[in-house]
Amino acid sequence: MKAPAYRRSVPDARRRSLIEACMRVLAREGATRTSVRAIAAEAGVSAGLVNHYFEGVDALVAETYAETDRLVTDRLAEAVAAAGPDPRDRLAAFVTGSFAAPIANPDLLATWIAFWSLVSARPEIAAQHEAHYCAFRARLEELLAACGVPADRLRSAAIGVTALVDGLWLELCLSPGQFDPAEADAIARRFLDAIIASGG
Amino acid sequence: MKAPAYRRSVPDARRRSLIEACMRVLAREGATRTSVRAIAAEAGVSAGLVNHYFEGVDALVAETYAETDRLVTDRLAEAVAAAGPDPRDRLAAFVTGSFAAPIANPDLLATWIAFWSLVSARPEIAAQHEAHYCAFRARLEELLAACGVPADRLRSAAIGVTALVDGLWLELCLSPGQFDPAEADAIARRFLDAIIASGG
DNA sequence: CGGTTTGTTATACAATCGTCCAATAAGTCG
DNA sequence: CGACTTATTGGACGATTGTATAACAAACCG
Repeated sequence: MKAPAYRRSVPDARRRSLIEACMRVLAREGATRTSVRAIAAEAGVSAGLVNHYFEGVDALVAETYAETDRLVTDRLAEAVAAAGPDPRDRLAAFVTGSFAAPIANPDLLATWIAFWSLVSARPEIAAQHEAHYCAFRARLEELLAACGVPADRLRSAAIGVTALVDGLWLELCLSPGQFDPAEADAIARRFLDAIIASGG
Repeated sequence: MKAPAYRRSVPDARRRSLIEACMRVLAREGATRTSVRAIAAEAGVSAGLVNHYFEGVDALVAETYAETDRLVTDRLAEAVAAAGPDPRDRLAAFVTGSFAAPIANPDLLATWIAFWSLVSARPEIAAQHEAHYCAFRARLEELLAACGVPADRLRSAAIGVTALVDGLWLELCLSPGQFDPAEADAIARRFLDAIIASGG
């Protein structure tokens, strides 16, 4: 057996600590200055250990992206759940959550940039990105459908909302001074109103 | 005198050839594998020459971004000019042009990624990005104003359209298989219709 | 306890990084 | 032509990169 149940807990904790160290280094140093050694130092272990737990630095970045994505997904799900039963409230909570801390955070941008820079070269990472994109869009389609957007417009509506949210989020991270989360939220909500009004 | 007029033409050609080589390397190799040596080899010159014409590799990347931005801006201006006098046609041409080749091109994404990864660390590059963003938004505000969008809604409308176009463009580059430029165009146009209808 | 697997470190490695410098080629001007 | 500025090269520099490996420590099982 490679990993008995009673044993797996420790290595998994190590893996997680390395992923979290990777997040911190990406946030603090940026994508270009993030290296195996910097991550290992941040985690308080030797550099060789990274290659013992991951197939390489790219795999660690990919898993860090996946973990960050999981964090964002959970956070948005909580926001939707806390919004109550009204479909419009739930949809609004989803986009509002995308612009609030800790999701719209310049520190997180470095993780996305590090990941994006691997997409063109690595097919498996491109696949991972597509899976993330499709999942995000699917959740949005659910929320939109509950608001009465007809099925034949669901796809394009979800693509549009995703793009708008991503674009606002990106600019919020790149130039925090241009507009604030509240303004981004107001813009996105007006877009949602237009979609639902024209669709219903 | 440092650079007489009759002399400047040759070095400027060299500068441009290095910038174009930087574009090609970024497109072919990606942001992570782009180095001074790779760029110099692509341009057919020695590596040392890059530091003779630019203050460093970051400066070269910044100028490559500026050049690419100029290219995109010109292309969109041409598209708007070719659209004729009708304000709605001009606005539509602007967004349609953003999704057509050669602007929506995975090859160009590497240039943006390389540039974005410098934004957080280098204040002067953050300033360059803000200038680019403001210029894009200002052009959009002009086109929207001509379509009758009232002045007090101009800012948020332009921010929204910019975000939507950027988000669609980004996804078009990252996952070309998810939707095509025509679909992106249709989504963006419906957004424009909603803005103009509600605003006028 | 002894044998085996696993966690972990330290180090070595070859490659590549950006930058700098001395030397040479080429062009320009008095 | 001679003085001078610029263009360009090739090589060296130290730092850093990702990864592989050998050794040591620790945990586990029979």
